[in-house]
Order: sequence, then C-alpha cells, then structure tokens
Amino acid sequence: MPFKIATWNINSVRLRMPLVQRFLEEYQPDVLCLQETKCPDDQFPSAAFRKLGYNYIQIHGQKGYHGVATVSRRPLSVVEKRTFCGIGDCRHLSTEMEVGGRRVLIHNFYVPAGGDEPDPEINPKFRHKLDFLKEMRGIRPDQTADTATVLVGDLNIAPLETDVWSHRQLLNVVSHTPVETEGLENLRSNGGWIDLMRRYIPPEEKLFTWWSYRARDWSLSDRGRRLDHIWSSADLAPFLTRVEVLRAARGWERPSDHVPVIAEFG
DNA sequence: ATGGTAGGACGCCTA
Repeated sequence: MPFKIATWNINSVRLRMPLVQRFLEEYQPDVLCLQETKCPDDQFPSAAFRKLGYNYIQIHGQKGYHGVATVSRRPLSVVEKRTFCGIGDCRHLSTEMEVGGRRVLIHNFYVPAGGDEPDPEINPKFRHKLDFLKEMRGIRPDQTADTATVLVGDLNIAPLETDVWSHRQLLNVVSHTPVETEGLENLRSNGGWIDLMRRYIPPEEKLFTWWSYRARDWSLSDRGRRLDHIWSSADLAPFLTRVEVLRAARGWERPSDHVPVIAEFG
C-alpha cells in the first residue's frame, strides 16, 4: 500500500496556486492537506486542482483568515468539520479514504498562533490557543483492525529543543513556551499518537518547517521553527518509509513562510 | 533592544 501524504500551510491558496501546482507535479502526493487557505468555499480554486488530477476536494474555509482543505487523487469523503472553543473559525477538517483495503482517517488542523504575549490572563489569543489544545485532547486516533489515523497540520508549536533555532532564546516566545510544548507532547503521547517526523529524523537534529518573513535572509540566519507536524496511530508507524521537509520551497518565488512536509508509507 | 514582512481587504487585523 504505497501512500504519500503532505501538509502545507499555504498562506492564501489562491495567491499561491502556481506553487501548489509545482509541488503537486514534482512530488505527486496522494493527499495534500492545506492550512491558511484564506478562501471562502465558493472561491476555492477547485478546477485547478482537478486539472492536476486531484479530483477529490474537501474544504472548510472562510473569508480572510484561517481555512483548511484536503485534496486527493483517490476518493476522499468528509467525516467532520469540527469547530473548537465555541468559535466558528475554520481550523479542522477530518476526511477518510481507503488505502490497501483499509480505512484511513485524516485530521487536518490549523491550531491558533496565539499572539505575541505568552500570558493567558492578559492575551485572549494565547488563552484561545491553550483552550484549543485542551479540546484537541478529545481527538484520539481511531485504530482498529480495519482503520488507521493520521493527524497533520500547522500546530503552531515547536515541541522539542531541536525544533527551534535557539531553545534558550525562545523559551518565553509563543510557540515554544513550556505550557505549549509540554501541553502538545502530553496530548500526543496520552492520545497514543506517533510523531512521524521525529521517528524518521533523529530528535538530536535541528528540524524546521517555518521561517519568518521578517528575516533579512531567512536561509542564512536560519532562525526556523518546526510548527508543522505529521502524526499517526501506532499501527501505521511501522509502515513509514520516508519523511521529507521541503526546505527549498521557502526559496521559491513569493513563498509561503511554511514549507511542505511529506510522509510516505509502504 | 527593537523592528523587521506578508496577506486579505481597504483601515487594520492576523500571522
């Protein structure tokens, strides 16, 4: 059952459709999960995806902000578009497909960034992020004889010391504070999720998926963070054959500040 | 220590 899934925070799917096309043509994942599509559902560039062979398209989008979408070359059906924290933000989409006679559930997440001030008492965005994480504990891998689960997306947290350019300098910076990193690691391990990126790439190695637009030279300074993740239920982990973080995509013309991450199973 | 850039939509929010 060779199977390839990718996740990419695209920061406006309409603006970056040429980059998406290049990525799909070169890497041909079976499934691509997008975040920050910033696109109402009726304006989603579905025809462009179909032209590329991605005929199965599920979207949960809104005007201006957030928005997730999952596109596939194989039949894909929607399971749930869940809203979190009693807010209507489009930040989650779960779909399912059949892979080698088995049902695979795919959760696509865009976790709130959390603002600048890492204090929930004075920053409602950070409060929202922590509440969102708490509610995410309710998402458990569905793992039975005929079902497996993958969870991907921009989780906006870099959990390990090697997931940021400087652990010491980012300890009080939103995305790497202990309440976030411990919160995410706890919800992952308590849920029984496997961090597939770190199963393939040793945790001792620095690994980033995001570089700020504000750097003079993002590659030279290399002040990145690993904010994008691919998790799976434990039963899928032995079938993982490869993980790739497409660092080069950060250097493409008018890039997203995030790069695609790909996991392959065989 | 601070401010730096980008997108959506058109003054300002979000990242």
